[in-house]
Amino acid sequence: LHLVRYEKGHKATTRRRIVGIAARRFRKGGIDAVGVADLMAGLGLTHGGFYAHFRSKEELLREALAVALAETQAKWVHPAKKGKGGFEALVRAYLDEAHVTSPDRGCVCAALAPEIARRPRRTRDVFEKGLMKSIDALAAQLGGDKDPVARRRRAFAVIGVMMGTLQLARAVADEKLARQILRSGIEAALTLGKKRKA
Amino acid sequence: LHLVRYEKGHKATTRRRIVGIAARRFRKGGIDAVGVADLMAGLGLTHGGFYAHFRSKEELLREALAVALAETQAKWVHPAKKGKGGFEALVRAYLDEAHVTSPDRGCVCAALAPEIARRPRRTRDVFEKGLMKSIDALAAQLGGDKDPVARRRRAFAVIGVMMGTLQLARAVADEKLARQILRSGIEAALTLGKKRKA
DNA sequence: TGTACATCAGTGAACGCGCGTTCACTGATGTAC
DNA sequence: TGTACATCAGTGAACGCGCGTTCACTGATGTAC
Repeated sequence: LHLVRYEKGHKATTRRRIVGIAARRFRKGGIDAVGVADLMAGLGLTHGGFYAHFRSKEELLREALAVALAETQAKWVHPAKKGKGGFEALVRAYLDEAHVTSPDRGCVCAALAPEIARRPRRTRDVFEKGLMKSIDALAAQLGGDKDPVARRRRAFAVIGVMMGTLQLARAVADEKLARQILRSGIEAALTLGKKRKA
Repeated sequence: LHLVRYEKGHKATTRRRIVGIAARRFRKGGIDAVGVADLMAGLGLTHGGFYAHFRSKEELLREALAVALAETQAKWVHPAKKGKGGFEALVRAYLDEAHVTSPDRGCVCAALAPEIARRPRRTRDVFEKGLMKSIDALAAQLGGDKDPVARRRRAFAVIGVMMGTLQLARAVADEKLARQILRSGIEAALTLGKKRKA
């Protein structure tokens, strides 16, 4: 009994496209830099239709965060190398120069963590949920102890160094220095990932 | 031959007060959240006078970053405990719950790094200069090797974990989880600070 | 001693602009009869 | 087969608002004579 002016699922597809482009642009320019009108124009649409898909920009942000975090999780569940070398491959991919210059496709923590910290509780809830899944994916790649609690603790430390290091490499003006910072971060992340005890 | 309507140095004092309040507000709400008019009103002044002190908001940002970084540097040159326990005291002070809830008085890297990364080159130059001073202050507190290059490398790793960890603790919605994250970060920072080799 | 003038930190109206959000609408389609 | 109507994704003008920046000004003071 429903009508279908566009093919079935068209609206849902548009919605997904909006979330997709938002997930990239938020990471690229920061949350405030992304305007609803600009975003819709990026898909060849006009801004008015936005509110047929989302109650507010904040709701879009929540969905974009969830999508971006799921991407990271997927990368960590399936790193470039399977098995034993997986963790090291993961670290090297994260602290790579390409990740410095392409935040829009990269880790949302490194791109937006301080901005997320200033968002309303509901948004931080969504972030937390996605983060925990990524943490568990990362913990699964860690060597050392079997204890899942200890693993998770180390996973937090690893993501901490990685995101902090990546942010410094991005913020600094000198590219040579940025590369040195990345190297320090790789060394540290591997130390923390492989270590059995503090 | 100069006139002095206000006492000598009055304008310089006003300028310093503007930089001071800006250094706190930028860290508290993010760079975009700080409006020139609001800022001046916070000092009992009106927005028009702002441009007698600074060419632009960006110039103010540069000065505010320099001031905030100098504060951090000072804390690290003189940690709560002198000598051997200095580094551990520094780490515990950084990854403290008070630092989670009071970003305006805290580390500018943890509060603003991703936003700084999107600023024009000149601003990132200022950040880099201040960061290097803080790094050297931190490196001076590290145990382990004598080689200053190796120390600096480890100092980058330590600031990386500390700022990344603090950001996660701030971004997460659950306070209990935030405390766990802080603990992971302390353990990791101490490991990296004390270790001699990766 | 008194008046005219110069200085200058700070004032506040005004500029153009983009923001998030609302809402009456358009126009292509499918259904009813 | 043709006409009237319902649906609904997307349109675009309009809303109030705050932004960074400019600029003619105010008013308290010191200097000149």
